Amino acid sequence: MDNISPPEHGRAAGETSITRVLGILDLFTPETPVWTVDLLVDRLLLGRATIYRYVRALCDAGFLVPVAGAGYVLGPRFIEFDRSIRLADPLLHIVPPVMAELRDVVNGGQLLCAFYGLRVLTVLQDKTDPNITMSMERGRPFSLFRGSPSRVILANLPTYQLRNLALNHQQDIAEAGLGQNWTEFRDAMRTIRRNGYLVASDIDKALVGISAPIFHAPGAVAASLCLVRTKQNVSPEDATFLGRLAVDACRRISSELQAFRPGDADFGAPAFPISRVR
Amino acid sequence: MDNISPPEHGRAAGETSITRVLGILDLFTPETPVWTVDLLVDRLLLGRATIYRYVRALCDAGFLVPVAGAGYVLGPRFIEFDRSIRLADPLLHIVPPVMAELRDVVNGGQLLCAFYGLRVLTVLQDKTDPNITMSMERGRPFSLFRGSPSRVILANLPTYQLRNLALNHQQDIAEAGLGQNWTEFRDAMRTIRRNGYLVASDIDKALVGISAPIFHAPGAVAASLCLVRTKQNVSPEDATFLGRLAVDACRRISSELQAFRPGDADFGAPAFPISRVR
DNA sequence: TTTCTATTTCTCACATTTCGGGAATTACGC
DNA sequence: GCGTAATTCCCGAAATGTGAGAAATAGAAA
Repeated sequence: MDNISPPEHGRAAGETSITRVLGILDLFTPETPVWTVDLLVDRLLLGRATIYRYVRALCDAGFLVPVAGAGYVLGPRFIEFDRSIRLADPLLHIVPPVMAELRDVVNGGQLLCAFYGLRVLTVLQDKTDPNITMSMERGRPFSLFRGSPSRVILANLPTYQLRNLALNHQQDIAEAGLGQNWTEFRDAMRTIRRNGYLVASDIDKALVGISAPIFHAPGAVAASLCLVRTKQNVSPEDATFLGRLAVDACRRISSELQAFRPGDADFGAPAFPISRVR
Repeated sequence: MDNISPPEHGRAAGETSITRVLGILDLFTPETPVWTVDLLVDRLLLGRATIYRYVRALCDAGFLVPVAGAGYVLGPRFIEFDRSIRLADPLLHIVPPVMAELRDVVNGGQLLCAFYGLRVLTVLQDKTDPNITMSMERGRPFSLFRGSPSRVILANLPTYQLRNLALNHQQDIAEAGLGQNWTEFRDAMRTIRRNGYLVASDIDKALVGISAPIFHAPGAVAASLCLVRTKQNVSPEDATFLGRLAVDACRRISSELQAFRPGDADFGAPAFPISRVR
């Protein structure tokens, strides 16, 4: 998955020093949370002084922290920024009471997933059924093309964005079974959109997700609410029922969301209208 | 608090393009979560093309996201990195059950605060008393010199780190009432250390925090547990009782923490031994 | 405290990259 | 599909990043 070894020396195309510094952070994963300068030198094929400069900049910014034994780990700024995002996100004010209300009826789990360009992220979860593995906590990313929360967002994107996606991600779309060409894709999306909600089981095969879209403005998706149950607990009637439940909840959430932001788009207003894909 | 306007042109001392790019992120606060390129140009006094380059790099890395109306907001990578940190943090595996156990006895609130160099961060909270304003959720930073969770960590830092701090942060230490010079400071710290826990009320005057240190290795503080109650609910006897409770809980947490990591410091092991201050 | 080693920063010469104005292009929303 | 932004591209000038090695710290033990 990773490249075995980066290019000999010099820079890859489009690579700038900023790119490289930010790229360092990608190395810090749950599997390899600690990196020393020596490891970074070996990995990135850069001079030791340069690596020290980079690491220092990241430390000064709080994105890395030195630990005992000449190692570095991800720093506190990420935790702080996550909080900052949480504080500015109106969805996190609006949705929890709705989830609490649905909890007993759903009797499984619930996810709130936000749309972030090509990615969809779990942003909030609520669980009752202990059999449901919720490896789906805040911060878990999904492809825009996989899973019912993602797809129901995808289906509700504006047409020109769907067109862009069809052009730039034909491969992904085909692999996800969403159509071999623009017409098929568009029709598939329209079907989902018209149905109002989407039932799917393509991420965890043992679970069924029933998702409906949340809009921050008419025609502009911001997120989706996904009701989750184990497969054996969902009859076709249940699916329909939960679908309607989700759609209704999302309608309420959407209208609160739109009331939350004053009509004029002055900055300083909540920052959720994410609707650009590249 | 902010500088009214940055230096005319050119670069401030020690400022590098990397510093500046990372600095852009600092502008995205809960108060001003949306920035346009124009606003950034005005604020940073850089060419429009340059700002676009910077913003693009940050977007490509997922640290910013474009929103409708030519604005940018903090991106999904922060949420993902926070998750990554949570997954790698053994404290978040060990502490929740302990907090649950203490919940009814404490009958107030609990904070787990982690040591990050000059900063201390709330990393986990647990609340029962609805009268306690818990603006203290995950991600909230504290000064190393204020609040009982911070101070109890401070007091348990190795001597040479205390010395460094006394040299470089004399001002802060004096202002926090921790001593006018090295001797006073050292003695104050020793007193706290010997007592084992710390009772204080210097952040929220209506609350009392009772904190004890958590060690990832003998003599190496990693974090602190803080038991919180409203001031009127804490008699001197209560304080002593809660102090002992905290110390005992932290002893258990510390020993689990040390068992969690195998003796050898191979990398790939959990990444918590944060013990360097600058 | 003092000492000793490993880690980190500093110095400096060289050249590669960045910067910014303006033109060209692309994207969004009707 | 079109028109108005928003964004990227292009280019010369010049400043900044780079890396080897020296110097300075910081960390851990006596």
